[in-house]
Amino acid sequence: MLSKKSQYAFKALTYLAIKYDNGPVLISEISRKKKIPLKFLENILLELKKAGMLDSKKGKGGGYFLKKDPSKIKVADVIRLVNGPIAMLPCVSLYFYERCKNCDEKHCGLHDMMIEVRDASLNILENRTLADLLV
Amino acid sequence: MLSKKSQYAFKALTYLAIKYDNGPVLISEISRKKKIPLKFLENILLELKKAGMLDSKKGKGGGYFLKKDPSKIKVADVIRLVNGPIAMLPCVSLYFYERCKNCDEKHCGLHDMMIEVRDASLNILENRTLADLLV
DNA sequence: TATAAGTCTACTTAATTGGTAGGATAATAA
DNA sequence: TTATTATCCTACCAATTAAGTAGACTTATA
Repeated sequence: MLSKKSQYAFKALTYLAIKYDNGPVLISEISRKKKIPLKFLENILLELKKAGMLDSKKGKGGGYFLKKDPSKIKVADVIRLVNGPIAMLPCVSLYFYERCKNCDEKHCGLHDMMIEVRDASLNILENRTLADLLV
Repeated sequence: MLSKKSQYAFKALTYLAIKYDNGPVLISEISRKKKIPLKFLENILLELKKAGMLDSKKGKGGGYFLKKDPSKIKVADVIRLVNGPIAMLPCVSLYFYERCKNCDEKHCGLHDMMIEVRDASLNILENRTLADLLV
């Protein structure tokens, strides 16, 4: 399951996507409108900024804004950034791979099936962007 | 990601699937062969038994065994039992549903996408059994 | 009645989750 | 140049979950 942090991140990002080209948006505005605890949201946005997904401006007229067009920000990347691996096992993860101990990946039915599950999920998550989340 | 407990559960269950019709298998044998901490494995097997997936016999000649044919035990059920929800959000979970606060499911792009992801995963996990994991 | 097994309750320890506190820094405007 | 506005940063905290351990209890068999 996605953490609350991830859900907050998606709420904030879609809010920023709607406000794209409207200039910087205050953390406090996002917090208020999307009902996200202010200080927690600060941390999340800062993290998204450090990862290069957002940019910010300080002082009066400042705030946060998307660094790229919403249609260029993939859902899969947001999840990996805030939540971690998308795969159900480390041994089938593309970005967080770890081999399993006491288990030969070449002869593991679970491994093979989890690759299928991963690909089925990625087929969706890699091809959707923030823009697709704005219904 | 699946917990280690879930991974242990799958290892134990596939081991029992191979030994199906061979009579009860000792916890200690499973622990030794699959490199699972003995006391932890005890807890896991007991839980699987209480859920009706396994049965056991005490005393000499005792041990654990699958209650049903491996081809009748769905992977999705194992995951739900040991790991919890398969969906990425509570609001799209079939067996662990919780509605989201401050968010209208009827007008939520994330919600809609996560239903697609859930169904893509379930399409695999609901149609595979322990028997399919024995390569 | 001894032995071999699973059963049960409770504990421990470490990591993760979901926050909060408060000052530092930078940009803008008076 | 100073006050104000807003993000940045470090650190902390409580609750929960994950992962595993201890030890006594019960039941079945020989």
